[in-house]
This record gives sequence, C-alpha cells and structure tokens, in this order.
Amino acid sequence: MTIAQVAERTGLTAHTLRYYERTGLLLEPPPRGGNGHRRYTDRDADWIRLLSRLRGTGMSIAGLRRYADLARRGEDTYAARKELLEAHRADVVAKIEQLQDDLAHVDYKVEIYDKLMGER
Amino acid sequence: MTIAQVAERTGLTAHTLRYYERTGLLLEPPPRGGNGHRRYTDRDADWIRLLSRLRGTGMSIAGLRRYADLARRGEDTYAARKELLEAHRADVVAKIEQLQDDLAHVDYKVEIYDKLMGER
DNA sequence: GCTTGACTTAGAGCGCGCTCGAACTCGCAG
DNA sequence: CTGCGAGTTCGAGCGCGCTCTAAGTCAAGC
Repeated sequence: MTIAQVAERTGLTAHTLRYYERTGLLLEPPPRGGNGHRRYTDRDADWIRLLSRLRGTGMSIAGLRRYADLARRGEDTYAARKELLEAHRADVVAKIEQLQDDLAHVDYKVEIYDKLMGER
Repeated sequence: MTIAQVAERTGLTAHTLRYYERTGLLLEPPPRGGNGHRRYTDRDADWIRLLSRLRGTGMSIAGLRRYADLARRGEDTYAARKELLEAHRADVVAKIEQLQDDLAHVDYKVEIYDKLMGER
C-alpha cells in the first residue's frame, strides 16, 4: 500500500503519516520499494487507524509514543498497554461527562433565549 | 470582585482573564477602582463562566468573540445568538458521538488484551 | 520609611500538532 | 526526450490559546 492509500484509509495526510513515523509512533518504519517509496501493509494501516482513534479521543502524541514504545517491546507489555488504555478510557469518560455537563448549561442558555423571544 | 476572585470562581487564571478582555470576549471592560484595579460584578463573573463553559465544549476563541459581539449589540440579536449556540450544540453532540465511537474501539482493544492475557 | 503583596501594562515566548515549502528522484506516457 | 505525477528529505513555519516576564504602581502593615 502506498502512503497515499494509507492516508485515504486513515483520514490522515501523507505529511502527517511521515510526521508520525519520524516521531516514533509506528512500530517500525515501513520498508521501501525499489523506488524508495514506503510500502505499508494492512497491519501498518490498522495500527495507524488505532493511533488515529486514540488521537481522536484526545490522547497526546506523547501518550501515543508511550503506547508504541510498549507495543514494540512485545507481549511482556500487554498488561502495561492494557493499563494505559484503561487509564485513557477513564480520561475520555470524564471528558464526555464534562462535555455533557457544559452542554446542559448551554441548553439552559438556549431556553432563556426561547423565553426572551416569546417561545416562538 | 477582584480579578483573583473571578479567577477563583471561573477556574481561569488572572492572565487568561486579561487576555480574554484584550481579545474582545467581555461585554465591556470592567471599570477600575481608585487603584486602577479591575472591579468585576457578579454579572461579569457569570458571563465569564459561560465563556469558560463554551470553551470547555470546544468553542474557539473566534467563536466566543462572535458570540460576544452579538451580545454587545443587544436584544436584536437574541435569535442570532440562539442559533449560534444551537449550531455549537450540534457540534458538541457530534463530537460526543465520535468520542463514544472511538472509545468503543479502545474498549475492543482492551478486550483483546484480556484474551491475550488469559482473561485473568 | 520599607517591605510585602496584589495588581497593572506591553509584549515576548511557548507547547502542541501539525502543515507546508523547496528541492530532489523516479517511473511512465506521449 | 519531455513532461507529469507521485513519492522522497529536511527543516522551517504556523495557528491556537494561552502563559509568562519585566518593570512599574499602589495600599497596608510593621
């Protein structure tokens, strides 16, 4: 798979994919074809999709790097990786709750406008 | 109320409060006491808390400014303000859904670790 | 009178996560 | 042979939202 195809499949840009690689987020740098172009496997793409989803939930690049570092060290780190994900999960749940709470106040404000405008 | 008290009540820092003022997020600059210090009213604090909550839900500074600009123009803009909030609300709801979706994938990944580790 | 502490200003600096530009190399189609 | 398009590298630049520094003012307490 070319970098453009991975970009397509993950929703990231080719620029970002190279940046992620540079910054140590891939398990290993994808090998190159004869022309020097990166050749990604499906597993690479799956890994990157996971990264992308973790980013989507607000995990920092540093967090992703920690996770990648663990993953690179093999199955000894299953427990640590699971813990990392669970800790992150808790963060996300808290964030969602905070969002819902803030949203309730926004809703309240909208209601006030309804009343001010005569409940049209 | 002093800037420190508003900071306390809103969870923002005094630095940030001055920054928000500079950047046009307040309805009007708070008047100064004899010593040149800002004197905030409860209504100021309420407004800032709303700003803070909107920020908390991911509204950009530019979005807050648009909202503040409308608010400053008086009751003619009730409808516009309500629309702005409702549009933002929709964004937030979408974001929450996306978070939950991404979270489901993280959960799935955690389960995989459970299995790999023998469901301890 | 001096220190302390809370405030003031203008403006610089920063951390994050990209994002882009410039210059280059390939392989291929016309 | 000449483009063209897709890739490459390195490094700079950027947008956002603060965050902080430096230097100053003022009021109150010792």
